[in-house]
Amino acid sequence: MDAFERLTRYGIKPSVQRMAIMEYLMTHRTHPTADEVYMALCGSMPTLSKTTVYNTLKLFVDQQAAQMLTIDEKNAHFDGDTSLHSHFLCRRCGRVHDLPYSGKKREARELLIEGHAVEEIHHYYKGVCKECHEKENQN
Amino acid sequence: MDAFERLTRYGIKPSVQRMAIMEYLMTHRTHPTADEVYMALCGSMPTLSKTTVYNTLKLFVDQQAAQMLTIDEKNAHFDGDTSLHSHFLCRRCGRVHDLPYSGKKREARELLIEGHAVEEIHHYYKGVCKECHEKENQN
DNA sequence: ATTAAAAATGTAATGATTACAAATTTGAAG
DNA sequence: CTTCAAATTTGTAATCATTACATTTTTAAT
Repeated sequence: MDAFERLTRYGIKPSVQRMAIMEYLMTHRTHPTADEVYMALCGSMPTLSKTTVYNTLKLFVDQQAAQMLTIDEKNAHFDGDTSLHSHFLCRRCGRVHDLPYSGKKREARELLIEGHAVEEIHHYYKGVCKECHEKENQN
Repeated sequence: MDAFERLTRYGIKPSVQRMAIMEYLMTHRTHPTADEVYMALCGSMPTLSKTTVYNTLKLFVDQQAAQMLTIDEKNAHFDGDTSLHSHFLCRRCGRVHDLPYSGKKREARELLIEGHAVEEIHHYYKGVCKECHEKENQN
């Protein structure tokens, strides 16, 4: 599925900017920040505005075509993969890695937990990632 | 256990401000923001500085006497309860509620998940809380 | 009482995000 | 092909949580 199809499928009218941003999210599974998306695209789209990136990412999240991760207190990260999975934030390199969802599968389908209507599930883990750990212990 | 004992137990030298902030966290299980802590205390401690609140909360987190929740993209929330439990953020009222931890108990003791060294586990749920839901459907 | 270290304070800076108004683009209707 | 209104994009200025930093105050040992 390409970016165009993805947008229309989520009820988002495609535009050059929206296509580029969705395309970036689909091909870069790095959980970029809004700024990173902007920096990556402004070279090939010189007129792109940072406001547009923020607006567009917000639109994607509202339409559930992407999710916003609040794992990092510094800034929001965005994930084009909306399937149920977990995330790991490395304190050293700052990258966010995917992890399989390890909660009860039952819970993921529940609408109510202790009477509260659950609309989003975020499982975050923080520490030192494999790569950084190996790098530190190799000398 | 009182605030004084709690601080010393976590290797934090007690001071009037630290005691007051820890005392507040221990008696208010509302997951307050730094600003809420400041607002609650500045009445009885007129000289209290907001910087001190930020510094102190950061100290508590560093010493693991409290945890910082990144569940809300607007601002950080703080929890004096460092036991393993989950959190629910209500989109309507903005409050953060406690939920029991529902992940695998095994996972909570693991140091490594897929090779990454896990130091913190955060399970966040977002939606509409019981109280807000009832309020909306009662008319 | 002295004094150096630790802690607290106030102000100014930082930086991500948002508000807003102006400019541009789009797409339908004539 | 025009026209025009709505939707989208853009740039600038504001907002606001958090942090940096220099100064003042407190602490605790000598």
